[in-house]
Amino acid sequence: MIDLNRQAELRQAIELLFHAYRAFTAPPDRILEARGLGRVHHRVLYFVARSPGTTVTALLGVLGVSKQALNAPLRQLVEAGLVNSRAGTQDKRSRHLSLTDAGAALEAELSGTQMALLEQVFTAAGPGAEQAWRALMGKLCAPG
Amino acid sequence: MIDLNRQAELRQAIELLFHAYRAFTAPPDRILEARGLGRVHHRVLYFVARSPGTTVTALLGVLGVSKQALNAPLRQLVEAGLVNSRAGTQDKRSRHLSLTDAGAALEAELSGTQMALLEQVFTAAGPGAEQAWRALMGKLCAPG
DNA sequence: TTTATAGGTCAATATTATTGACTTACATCC
DNA sequence: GGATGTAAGTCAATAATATTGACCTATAAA
Repeated sequence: MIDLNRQAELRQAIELLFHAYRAFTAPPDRILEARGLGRVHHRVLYFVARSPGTTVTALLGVLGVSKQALNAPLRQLVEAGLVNSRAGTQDKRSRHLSLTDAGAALEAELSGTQMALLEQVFTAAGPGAEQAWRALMGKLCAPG
Repeated sequence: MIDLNRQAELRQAIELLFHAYRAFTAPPDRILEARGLGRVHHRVLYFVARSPGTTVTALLGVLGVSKQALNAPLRQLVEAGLVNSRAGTQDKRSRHLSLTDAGAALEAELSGTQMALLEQVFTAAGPGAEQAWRALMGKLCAPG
């Protein structure tokens, strides 16, 4: 009896997480789609923003895709003037990736919608709830 | 200055949500992959479990895919003995979907890993934190 | 100078989705 | 009862996106 109730609560929590994540990813997806960009482009923008000067090989490792799969989206981003690809000074074989101003602006827009959403929700919930939420999500990442 | 700090906190929250969601979906993905099943199969199992007797058309609406895209995965699930597809008694054109015992067992296994993870995390965090988490995730689904 | 590495490309293939056109079976309406 | 509509399923063509494998250039390092 009690267990079934708890099970129902946990199922609700599953749905909550699913829908919250969808609501969270929908705004960036819409912005990207309007530019003809997809998830791969987003991930590239994201990682290059957080690791300016990173190389193509490093990006391949982080994204876990093949060189051929990365090539097309990355070229599109460079051609669209969103990402800089400069040969290295020490090792001229490597290409160092960074965001252009336009790329940084787009990345800020994408992250910005998500930060605004979180800020709104955190503000409504109060600082204690935010702390509890962070602790819980952290445990979810590294349970045990 | 203060704003930049807050921005960094919100960026952390973005990463937290991303990684928590990945940790949350990884175990079912592994179980499904071992059976040669993908996300579509999972979603079918999920919705059929929650709406036993639902029809193909209803499922198409919920999943938001084309009839042709659903056909192959659904047929695989039926052939694998995980989903029942019975003609309706009132309207014999329609097929009513439900899980077989094996299908229900698999669905329980998939949901079970997620419920166990949530229960573990909720228990560690305490009931107050769980309540705060639920409220916050609910607001994320329907902000405003 | 040989060998290894970073990046890039071409080709073939696989998966998974799409739309459109069509068929079968059945229901419903007049 | 006959026209029309609907549920399900299928065939074909197409598109997007991924894969592996082979190969190339340029450059670095042993």
